[in-house]
Amino acid sequence: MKSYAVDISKSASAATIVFEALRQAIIDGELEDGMPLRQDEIAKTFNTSRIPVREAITMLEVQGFVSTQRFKGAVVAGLSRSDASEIFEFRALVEGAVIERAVSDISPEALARARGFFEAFSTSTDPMEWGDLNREFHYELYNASELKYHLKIINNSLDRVDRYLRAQITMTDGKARANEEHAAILEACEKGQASLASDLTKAHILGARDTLLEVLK
Amino acid sequence: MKSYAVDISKSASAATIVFEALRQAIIDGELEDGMPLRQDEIAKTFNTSRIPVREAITMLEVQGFVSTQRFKGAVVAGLSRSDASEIFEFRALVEGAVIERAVSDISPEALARARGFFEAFSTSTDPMEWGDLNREFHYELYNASELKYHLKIINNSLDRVDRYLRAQITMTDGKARANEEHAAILEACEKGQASLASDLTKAHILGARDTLLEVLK
DNA sequence: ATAATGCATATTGGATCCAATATACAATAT
DNA sequence: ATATTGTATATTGGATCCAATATGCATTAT
Repeated sequence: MKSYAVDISKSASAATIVFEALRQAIIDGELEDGMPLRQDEIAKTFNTSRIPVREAITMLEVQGFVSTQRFKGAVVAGLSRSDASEIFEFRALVEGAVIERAVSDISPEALARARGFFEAFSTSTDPMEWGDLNREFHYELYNASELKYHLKIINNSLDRVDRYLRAQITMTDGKARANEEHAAILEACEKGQASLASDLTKAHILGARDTLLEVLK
Repeated sequence: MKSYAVDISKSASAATIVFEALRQAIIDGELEDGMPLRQDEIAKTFNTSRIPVREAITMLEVQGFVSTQRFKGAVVAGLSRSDASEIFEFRALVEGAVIERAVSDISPEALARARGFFEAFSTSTDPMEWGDLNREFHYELYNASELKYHLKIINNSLDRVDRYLRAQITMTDGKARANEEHAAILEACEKGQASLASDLTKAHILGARDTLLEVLK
């Protein structure tokens, strides 16, 4: 394969471009809960026809980001407190299991990258960055597990609660606390203490859920 | 709402009808791994146009049942042994957690229904029924947990390995063993022994994985 | 005044049409 | 003979068009 080659069959279709843009907009909270997604309007925004828009919406629907009613269209799907709480519990379960498996296989390079995200998180002053850095920190550790299916599902559940997660970090003393907990998790990983890393990760996630529920009350 | 009423907006669209039929065909193994899904051909089969077919295929893609390449189309996505193994581990993790939570809330009626499925499974001589009865048995127990998100994900991961699960039950002495294990799980649930039910469920799933990997080798 | 009806408009679901790409195969050059 | 080019066909992606349904508003009956 030449260096300048580009595989056209792997380039993004209009549908996936629209899908990813809408998903990001929902994750970021730019599109509020219950807001209807008008196919025509979105099509004009992306300078395309309604067909790719409809495919994007069906993708969002399957992943739970929007809910649609026949002939009425799609609206951004909100998460009730109890729904969000359940997803946090799910994350604690799965992420705890994944990091336990990953610890023995995290390369020094990955640990260094994780430390980089950790430090960037701790020194960042931009609340909009926090969510991403938090996510990259954790993901860098999980990724060594090579549990592709688990990772995909973790990513999806993170997407679903991303707004709440960011809200939790931003409000209260979430960031300071997350920082301490990240330090402890990272240290456990560096020392190869798998079950400790798992327990700390679970506590980290469940703690976030608790303060979140507290704040939202 | 009148008794004869029917909510048209809740009736199924062509896309979802096609989606569910194709998904079932893939789950049942009627469509073999790698088999291409021709939009035109499917459209004719369902007496509709390609548009709903394409939406159905994008739904299948999001859930991992098919993989598509731009301009080349979709093929039924196979599962490698290691992929299947990972999904069984995932199921053990999640189903174990869910039943542990469910046990205290399983109503006597649900226990009776579960016992019904258990007995139907144990006396059934039709291998095609086994998969469904197995699933309904487990699901009846999990359902008391009211962990909607967990249940949805369990269903999806079950769908993904359904073929392998059936193969495992059918081959070797899978059915006799499943039957014994079901009896133990049911008994633990009836006695309210949550952590025992969880351990038995995990062992049930991981055991199935082990014999499956053995057979496929 | 209020509720039911009818009509106009907006929006979605699906069908058809066109463009872009893939694929198979024939023709050609070396 | 083999590799390359060109061409015809099949298939997908996207655009446009039409039908079905929803929605808002005016009209009308009581």
